[in-house]
Amino acid sequence: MELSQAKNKFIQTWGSLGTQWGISKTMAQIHALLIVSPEVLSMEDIMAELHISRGNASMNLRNLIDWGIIFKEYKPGERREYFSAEDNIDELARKIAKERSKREIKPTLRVLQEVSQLEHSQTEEAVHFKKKTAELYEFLSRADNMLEKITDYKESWITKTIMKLMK
Amino acid sequence: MELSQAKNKFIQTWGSLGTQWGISKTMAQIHALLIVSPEVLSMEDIMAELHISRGNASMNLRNLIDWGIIFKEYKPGERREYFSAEDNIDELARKIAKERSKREIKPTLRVLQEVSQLEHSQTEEAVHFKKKTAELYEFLSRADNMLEKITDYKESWITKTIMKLMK
DNA sequence: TTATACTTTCAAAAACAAATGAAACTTATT
DNA sequence: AATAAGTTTCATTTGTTTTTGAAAGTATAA
Repeated sequence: MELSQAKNKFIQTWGSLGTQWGISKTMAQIHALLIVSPEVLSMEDIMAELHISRGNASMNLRNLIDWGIIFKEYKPGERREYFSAEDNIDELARKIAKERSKREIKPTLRVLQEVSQLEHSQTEEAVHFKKKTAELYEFLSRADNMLEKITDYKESWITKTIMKLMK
Repeated sequence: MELSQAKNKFIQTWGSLGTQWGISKTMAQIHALLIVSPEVLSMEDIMAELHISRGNASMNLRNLIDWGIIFKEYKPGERREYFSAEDNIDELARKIAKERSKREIKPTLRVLQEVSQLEHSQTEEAVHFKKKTAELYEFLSRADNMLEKITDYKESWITKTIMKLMK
């Protein structure tokens, strides 16, 4: 296999992984492309490599920047904007985890909290409802917490200790 | 808030969480409904509660069964099938994690493994490509491993130890 | 201030994913 | 073996999300 094939395969795979996890294909593909690109790329470069339109490139680049996982760069004396990916993978994971927690987990936790508060529940159904939603709340908030700890202190002794325990 | 409202809110929220994580809305909603239902439900019940068609219900029920997170039950003397949800939440998480690993992470790992094997890489681009894909492989396989350990041995001393460390 | 190089926006189109519903199928009952 | 009760399938429709592309917007340089 040669580089261009391998590169393409990686980009496609990353795109479909993205899709399966609720991230648009193009967004994941642009990210993949920037990860394996040793040089910063312009919007034109990205459009050409992935065969996508200007608008599509622009929107997804902005989205990736909002997620904090790619960056705009300026070359001295040039008008054009260039883009590069976060190149520390632990840091990448940390940002993704943080963002998904903020956008998806936290709001769900608020709802679980709220609905599990249900008052005057006499019926069996209501009792069961409270119990289950409270359990989900407990579980999800613990998982969220754990993820936060793991990703926040990637280099701390706690993570190293865990890693050792898990060997 | 009364039960029916709370229930509805929970089902909607769970549905949209599903969507954001790449699971179809109806599939997540059926699951939510079964979780908070103290009694087993028939397909008719589910169709009525969620206002969905027979086909939709049938397909998503099968899907949930394939994931191993809901079960078919038979009432003695009745032809009709009933459904119930896995009611241990740790077990639920374990099954979801295992399934997503099998369907999405493992195949991605295989590709990363393969493309990072790229030979005769002289150019800077090829060297960089190998390095990055190898890093991603390392990271993803470690994360996958960790998740497996955590979910597999929910009750083991290792998990308890980690939990204590994380307090 | 005008031309130029580049980026962003957004309405419309295309692509994709999910849902419907009727027909086919299965299994049990008379 | 015919009827009934229930379930599954799948071609078609509906709905949602993504993408396009042209127009509007911005910033720089001449």
